[in-house]
Amino acid sequence: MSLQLSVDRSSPVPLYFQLSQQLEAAIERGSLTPGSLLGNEIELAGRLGLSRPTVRQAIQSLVDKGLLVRRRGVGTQVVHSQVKRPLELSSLYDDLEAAGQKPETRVLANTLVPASAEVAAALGVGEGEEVHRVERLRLTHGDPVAYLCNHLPTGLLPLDTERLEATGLYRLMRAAGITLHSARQSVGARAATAEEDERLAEPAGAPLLTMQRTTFDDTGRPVEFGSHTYRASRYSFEFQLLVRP
Amino acid sequence: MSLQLSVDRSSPVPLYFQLSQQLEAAIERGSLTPGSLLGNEIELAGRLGLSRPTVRQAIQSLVDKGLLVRRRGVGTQVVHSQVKRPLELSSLYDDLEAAGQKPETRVLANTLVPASAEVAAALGVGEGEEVHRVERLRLTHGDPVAYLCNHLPTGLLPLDTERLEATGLYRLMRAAGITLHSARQSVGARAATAEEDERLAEPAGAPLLTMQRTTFDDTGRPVEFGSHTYRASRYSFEFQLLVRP
DNA sequence: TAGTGGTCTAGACCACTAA
DNA sequence: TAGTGGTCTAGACCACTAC
Repeated sequence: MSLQLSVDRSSPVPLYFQLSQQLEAAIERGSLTPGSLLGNEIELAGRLGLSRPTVRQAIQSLVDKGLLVRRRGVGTQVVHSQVKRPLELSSLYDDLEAAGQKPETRVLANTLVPASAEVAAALGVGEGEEVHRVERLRLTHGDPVAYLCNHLPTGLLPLDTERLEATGLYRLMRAAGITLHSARQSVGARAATAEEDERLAEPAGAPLLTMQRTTFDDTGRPVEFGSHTYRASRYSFEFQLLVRP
Repeated sequence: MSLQLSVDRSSPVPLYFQLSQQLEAAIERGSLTPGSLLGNEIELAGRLGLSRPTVRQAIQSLVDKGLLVRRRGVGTQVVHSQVKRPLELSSLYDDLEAAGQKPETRVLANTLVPASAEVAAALGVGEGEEVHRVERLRLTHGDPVAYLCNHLPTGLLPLDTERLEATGLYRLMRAAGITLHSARQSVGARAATAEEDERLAEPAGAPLLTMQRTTFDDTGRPVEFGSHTYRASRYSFEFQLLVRP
C-alpha cells in the first residue's frame, strides 16, 4: 500500500503535526483501512527522514484522538472506524450549524442583575454583586429548540445584543481572547412549567431536557454559568467518548 | 517551597510516571497551590537526575488531565482547582457506588433473542441473528433509579444472572478481558409510558431521562448496545469535560 | 527468536513572554 | 535581554507478542 507521505521542512508547521494530519487524512478517506497495520516507527522515521520521537509524537496524537491503537509486540493499527468526534465543550449554536440547521437567536433579555446565591456560588462572586444576565431563545426554521439563560462576570467581554444574535456565546468569548479550559455539566430532565411551555411552544407539562454548566478559563476562573432547557422532542445530546487508558 | 520529589530507578514503574504521580499527589493535598509555578523543566530535570524529555512527559500527562497549564515564555502553572474528574465511560453501578449509594440490581430478564433492526445495526450483526438481551432494574435503598436494557453479541462473555446482580456490566466485561475503547451516546428526555411508570414507580407521564449507548472495544467491534431510562427525579448526569487544545 | 512499541538520554535550536 | 516552553535529533536498552 505504501501511502504518499512527506514533510516540508521549510514550513513553520511542526513536522509531527504535518505527519499526523496526513495520517488522519489517509484514515479519513480510506487509504488506511481499519485494522491495517501502520508499519513500524523506525521504518516510518527512516522513510520520512525524521527521528523516531518525532514520528512517535505524531502517532501518539492520533492515539489520543482514538483513531489508532498501539500494541506492544504487534504494531499500530487503525481503529475500526466508528470514532468520529469525541466529546467537546460544544456550543449549541455550533452543533446546530454543523447539522446544517441554520440556528437563529432571539435575545429576550440582556441586563445587569445582582447575583443570586446559586449564580454567586458558580461564578465565585459575592451574593448580590452585579453580573451579566443573558436570556436567549434558540430557533431553527423559526421553531424554538432551547431556552438559554446565562450569567457572566462583568468586565469580561462586551455583550451587545447585536453580536449575541449573530453568533454563539462561546465564539464571542474566544474572540475576546478567553481560553476556555474546562466545564462542569449536569444534564437532567423535568416537566415544563407553564411559563416554559409557552416560551418553547410545547404542550403543558411536556418533558424538557435540562443542562446546567459552569465554564472555566485556563486560569481556573469561572467565566460563565448557564441554565438551559431544551425541547426534548427536538433535541438530544449526541457525543462520543473515549476510555482513557 | 521546594517540594519533596524523588524517583526510584530500581522500580519497574516508569520514571515519568513516578514523577507525575508525585506531582499529582502534591496538587491533591495542596502542597502545590493553584496558580503557583512549577519551576522550569531543565532545573527540575537536573534536580531529579532525569533528562528533560522524561520530565516533559510527566508534566504533559498532567496537562492532559487538566491539572496543569503550560504557557510558553511564562512557565507551568497549577490550574485553579475545579477540575476533579473528566468525563469517563462510566457505569451507573460505579457512579452510584462512588456516591456511597450501595446500588442493587434486579435482573428482570436474561435471554437470547433475535436481533431487531435497531439492535442489529448497532451491534453489526444480521437482523434476526441471536443476541443476548439483559433487562435490569437498578435501585438504591430499595427504590428504583433506572431501567437498563442491554443487548450484547453472543459468545463474548458469560452472563449469568448471579454475577449481573452482584456488580455492573462494565466490570464483568473488563474482567472477561475486553478492552473498552469508546462509546457513542445519545442523551434525551421523554414522558414515561404506562409500563415504564409502573416499573420505575413514577406517576403517569413523568419525565424520564433516556440514554442510548453503543460501546466498542479497541478493535472497533461493538460489544454492547444499551437503552436506559432514568427517573429524572432521582438521577442526572454529572460530568466535567476538558477543552482539547 | 525476531520484531514491535515503551522508555530514556544528552544534547540542540527556535518562538514566545515579560521586564 | 533573559527565561520559558515547543520542537527535534540520533542514538540506547527493555518488555512484550507472535512464531
